[in-house]
Amino acid sequence: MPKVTNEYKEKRRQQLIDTAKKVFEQKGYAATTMSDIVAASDMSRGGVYQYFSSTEQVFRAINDQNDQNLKDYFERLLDEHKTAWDALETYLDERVEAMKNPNLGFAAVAFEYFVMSSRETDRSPYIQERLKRNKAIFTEFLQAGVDRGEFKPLTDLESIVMFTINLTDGMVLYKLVLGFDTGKIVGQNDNLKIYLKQVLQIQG
Amino acid sequence: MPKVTNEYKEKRRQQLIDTAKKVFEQKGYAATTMSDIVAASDMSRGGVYQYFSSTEQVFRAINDQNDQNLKDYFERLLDEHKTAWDALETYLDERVEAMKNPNLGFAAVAFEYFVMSSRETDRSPYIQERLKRNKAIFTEFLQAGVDRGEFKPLTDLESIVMFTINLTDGMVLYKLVLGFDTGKIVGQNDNLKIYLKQVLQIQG
DNA sequence: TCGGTTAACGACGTGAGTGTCATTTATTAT
DNA sequence: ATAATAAATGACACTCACGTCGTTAACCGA
Repeated sequence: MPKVTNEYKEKRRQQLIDTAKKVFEQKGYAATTMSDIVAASDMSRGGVYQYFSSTEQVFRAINDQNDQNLKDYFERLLDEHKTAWDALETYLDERVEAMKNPNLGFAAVAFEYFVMSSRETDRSPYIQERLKRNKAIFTEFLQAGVDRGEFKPLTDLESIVMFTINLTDGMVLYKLVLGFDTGKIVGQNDNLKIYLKQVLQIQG
Repeated sequence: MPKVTNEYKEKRRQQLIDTAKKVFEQKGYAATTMSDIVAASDMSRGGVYQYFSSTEQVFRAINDQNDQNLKDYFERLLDEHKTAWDALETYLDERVEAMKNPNLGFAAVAFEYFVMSSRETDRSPYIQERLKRNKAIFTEFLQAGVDRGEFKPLTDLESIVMFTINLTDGMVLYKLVLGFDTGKIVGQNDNLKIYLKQVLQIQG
């Protein structure tokens, strides 16, 4: 005889996730405490702890939701464009466009978590798992271009993928630290295109 | 009438810096406490606090020393090589070589600080100042190649510099999280060369 | 309407790290 | 030697965030 329905609990959990996401985005990962999340929520300390018992747990819940969205996004991109290169270029440009938003978004938070947790042995499996998944998503994307005969990569795809993720993640950081203009987000994006065109042997 | 000479104090300070550097490298920036540094040093809490009163202060002292070394290193590189491209390639390869060392070095710590502090308004000036300085050092390096007629950059130098620093910093992170092999350090380095050759229009 | 269940509450004990300060100890100048 | 100075000590009080748990009250089924 549950006091409330499962739907109710699920909804409450999702509300907490949404609230916490805002807090994380505003304060960053390390600076966010459970007390912050409690304060931002419409629940008490004990109430929140019934759903999540650490900031890390909350973070992972948010992050995993986001990753699911990324996969869908990439699949849609390929469907909606004539060439794989067009899709790729759109992805890069939309990324830059999103970065114009003064709100930094969760990418910066995820990046911070990534850096901060790199030495914690117990978090390492999660980080590696997640990176592997994201790598797979992006590799699939590029592989589609190779299969179509559009991309003729100069090196192994894996290195190209890592290079690109590395750089795009870094751009988030530069936006965070220096801002859009000083961080040379547009310039770096142009350079990324130069690199990708070269390494994938795109004409034009 | 000082109790000890200035040299003595300077030496003691340097000892603390050296000790703290090891602690930082082992534990990372965020995880290091003043108590850790005190424990690793041969001094008491109060003694250490006479020299540094926060981990951030210690960090900056270490970091500023390292930056000075970087400048000297770049100048030497240019002197010791026939072409600017040779010097650049040597820089990249030596970086990779250094990363083979299981000890991660202070670069990873600096990177962590960089990420963590990006939202703290009061640290922002220091971060920006430091990045500006490092940018200037690397820009000078590339500019030498341009002046010699070796490099014919496809975009503005600043974006190329940012792109490169972004990527090389990121490689440190990947080494940290995934290790040398899984992090595809060599592969990423090869791709960086492909990019640089293209964007600087190097033949061969 | 009522009893059983359990979500939600919030005060509290705990632990880790901080910065200070009265005291001790070592060094230098006379 | 001795006084004056200040470097070094380490115990202490303080803060902050954490996780718990006895209690309250809302909801559901009968």
